[in-house]
Amino acid sequence: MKSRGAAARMQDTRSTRDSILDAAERRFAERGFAGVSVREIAGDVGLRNQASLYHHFRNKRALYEAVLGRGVEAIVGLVAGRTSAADRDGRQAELLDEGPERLLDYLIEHPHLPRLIQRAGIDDTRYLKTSVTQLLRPLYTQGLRILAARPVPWEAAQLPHLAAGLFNLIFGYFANAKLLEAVTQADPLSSAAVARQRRFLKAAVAQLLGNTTPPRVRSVLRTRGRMHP
Amino acid sequence: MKSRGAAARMQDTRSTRDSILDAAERRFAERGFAGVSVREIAGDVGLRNQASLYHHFRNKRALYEAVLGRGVEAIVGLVAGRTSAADRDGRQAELLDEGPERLLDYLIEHPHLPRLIQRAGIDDTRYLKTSVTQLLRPLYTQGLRILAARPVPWEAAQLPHLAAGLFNLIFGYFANAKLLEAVTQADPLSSAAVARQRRFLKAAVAQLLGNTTPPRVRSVLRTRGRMHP
Amino acid sequence: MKSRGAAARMQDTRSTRDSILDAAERRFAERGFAGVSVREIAGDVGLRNQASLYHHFRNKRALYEAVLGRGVEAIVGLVAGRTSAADRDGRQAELLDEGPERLLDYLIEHPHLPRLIQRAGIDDTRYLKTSVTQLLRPLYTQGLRILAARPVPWEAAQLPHLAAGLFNLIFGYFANAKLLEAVTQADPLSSAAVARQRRFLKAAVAQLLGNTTPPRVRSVLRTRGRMHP
Amino acid sequence: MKSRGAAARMQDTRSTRDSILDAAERRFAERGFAGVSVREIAGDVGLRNQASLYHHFRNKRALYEAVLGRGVEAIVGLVAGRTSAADRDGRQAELLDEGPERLLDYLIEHPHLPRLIQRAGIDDTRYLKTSVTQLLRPLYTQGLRILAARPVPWEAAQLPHLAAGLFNLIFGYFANAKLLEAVTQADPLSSAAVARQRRFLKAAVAQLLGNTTPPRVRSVLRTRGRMHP
DNA sequence: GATGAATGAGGATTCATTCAT
DNA sequence: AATGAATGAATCCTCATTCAT
Repeated sequence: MKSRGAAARMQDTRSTRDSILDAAERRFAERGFAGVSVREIAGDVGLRNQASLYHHFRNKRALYEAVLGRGVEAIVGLVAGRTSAADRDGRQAELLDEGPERLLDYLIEHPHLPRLIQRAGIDDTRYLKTSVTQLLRPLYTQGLRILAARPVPWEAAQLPHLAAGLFNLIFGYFANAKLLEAVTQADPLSSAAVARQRRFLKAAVAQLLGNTTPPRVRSVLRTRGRMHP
Repeated sequence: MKSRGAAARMQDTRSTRDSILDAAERRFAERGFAGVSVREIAGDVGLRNQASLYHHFRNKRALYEAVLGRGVEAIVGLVAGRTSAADRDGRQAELLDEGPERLLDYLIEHPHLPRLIQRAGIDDTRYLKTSVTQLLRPLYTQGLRILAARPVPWEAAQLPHLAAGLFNLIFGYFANAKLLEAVTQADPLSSAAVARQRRFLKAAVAQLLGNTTPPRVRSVLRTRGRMHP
Repeated sequence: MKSRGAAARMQDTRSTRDSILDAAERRFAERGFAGVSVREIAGDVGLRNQASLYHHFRNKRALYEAVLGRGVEAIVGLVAGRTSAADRDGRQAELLDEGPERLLDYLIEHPHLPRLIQRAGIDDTRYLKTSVTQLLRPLYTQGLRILAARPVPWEAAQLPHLAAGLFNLIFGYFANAKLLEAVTQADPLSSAAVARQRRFLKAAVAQLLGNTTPPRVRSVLRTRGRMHP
Repeated sequence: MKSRGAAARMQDTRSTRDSILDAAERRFAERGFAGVSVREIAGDVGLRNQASLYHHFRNKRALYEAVLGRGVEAIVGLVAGRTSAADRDGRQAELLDEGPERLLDYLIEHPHLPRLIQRAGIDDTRYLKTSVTQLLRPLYTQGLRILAARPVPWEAAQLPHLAAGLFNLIFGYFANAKLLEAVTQADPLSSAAVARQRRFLKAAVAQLLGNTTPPRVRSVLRTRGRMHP
């Protein structure tokens, strides 16, 4: 009687808490931290009262951080988990080919995430900065590590720029999807469009990483560059 | 009474109006439309009373649109004005080489702009959408036209993706500068970093456009691509 | 199941109930009825949930009244119980000498009480008034009876004023202890200070009651006074 | 046109601000800081909206402090101003006779003040403490100085206790007026009652200060007392 | 052109309380 | 006897905006 109840309660609790997280993720992605009211989120979940939400999250801010944390961790897991766990056998080559693929799969299924993260990156509220930074740093670190571990046609000093560029290339498409839609009059998240974007990204990333092109590109860049500060 | 000081007043007026625009640009870039209060902007400008601001702009939204308009038009001018006006002599080749250069120059001098625009693209307030779209569409149209007018190693159906990618690559760096700074512990807007980014962008754009790299890259891409949906 | 641990449970219950009363006494004394939240009291006691408190008291008001009742009854017992029970043998003389002494002993040990009562006297919430009055009336009645029963150098009509004065003199010191501390930079509840206050009070009360001074004072007052309303 | 308008505005402003202060004084005296809502005060003044109040006071707390400051300063002025300004000619003797008289006059006209101050003294919100202390300290200092400057039948170490006692005696009556009323079923602020209290206080203070009563009382006290700590 | 005052609507958060477990 | 969840009402305060001066 007790165990069952406890399970059921935990079940319920979890689902309410998660519903809140889901609703908040969508809302925060759409209109940002300041643009969303707690009342609205509570309403989305079916809570008749904002107060109920405070039973699960101490703050609007705490809720925001939970949302962001959940989202970023999933992505970090996708990128990082792979490197450390699965790839000790040196299959690093395909990593960067598969990585974006899987990442895309995930982003497509969680369309709010890129916007949420993009927003977090843009926002400059001292208030939000700390948590955002802490969450996103691993993502960057991991990305940089992967790049550093493989031969790319860029100088070391430019790897951060490359990492940022790849991030922008990959996340930007989804983050700006709404804008793209308004401007192109077509749905950038249609399966056709997504397929196109997938191929575009694959090719673009390949070019930037120089992994399809033999030494030539690299040498060209080297000839050109004394890109150090 | 009217003749005397009319110039001075207009002078004053103009400068007040512009001060407001400047302050608003910074604030809106930092924290978005919903995250900024009219009081705050008025305070930045030295107006002791929010009411004064309403003498210059009908309401908060009008101010936002003015800010966005001013910013976007400058950029559209940079990209589009050039093509139509100065370059009828067929110097299109250097256009795409110079374009980003000049754009970068401008963005560096107006660091809030990319964030402001990025935000505008992300935001999903039905309320703001109309104006944003109208402002940004020319930017996209112009960009697409330029791409379409020159031989790039991509299929026509992928040009929108390419355009979006270039946009993200260029604007993303500045839009996410604060995040980048927090995550890398280095200032992405230092002259050294900017110089690196400039070279990185140049090379990256060149690769994506296939124009600087000798036949090899292009052929590789061609071999690979049947990128149609 | 019921027999076993019934005592222990009752033990527990009692102690929980009393813990609540103790915590509430302190809190209500510090910040008043309106300034204290049920959550806070529950927290003090170690109850993780405010709801638990409602198992012991019907509501916040009932808790407040219980606290006040417990405190006032103790004091009433000190003042009144003595008169009715122990002193039928006419030892009234020492009563007023001993009374304050014992009262002081008690107040020193229950430092929150004077503040609590002072507050109750000051408060004007219609809501709280009834209970407060009912509790404090016996205290007043008893005090007045004692005064009336012995020869004091005041007219009958002024006995209420005298009673109030004595009350203020005695309770005021402890009620305002925190303020006194802040203002004098010294602890009014240190044993030295308390000892001084004890002597001060003894002398002051003696003067006001004229019990050390023979007829003279009284005649002086009489000469002076037509103090009747 | 400008001067008149400015005057009128200042007039209006002042009166609104003062109305708020008056209403707040009454409410805070009745139910304390925590027991009064900003809405209520705004309502009392005729402001249809709480927001208007925030135009005049930054905070509920700022309002509270303003109220308390105004009240305490008036009293400090009554007690202190007298000593420094008018009485250099050594009429200190009558000072302590007149002082209470005038103080009483004032307190009777401002019946909320004693309660307000009493409350401030009792309250233990760390939050409120600072301001309260700063305001009340001069009152205490001044009182103590006056006592120290004249011969009283108490040891130096007991002067603080005497000062506190006088304070409690004088302020307590008014502070506890409501309670007294409830308990005695008579109005302690009726002119008759006030007159009685005035005489009672005069006599009581005289006794405690030992100034009106001929040698006898004082000598008695001397005989009795070794009141040192 | 700028300001002080006012205001309705809404912001996040806390309140006391109830109910099922 | 204690807890987690929920809730309506109220809290203080900020919002954008208007109006008279």
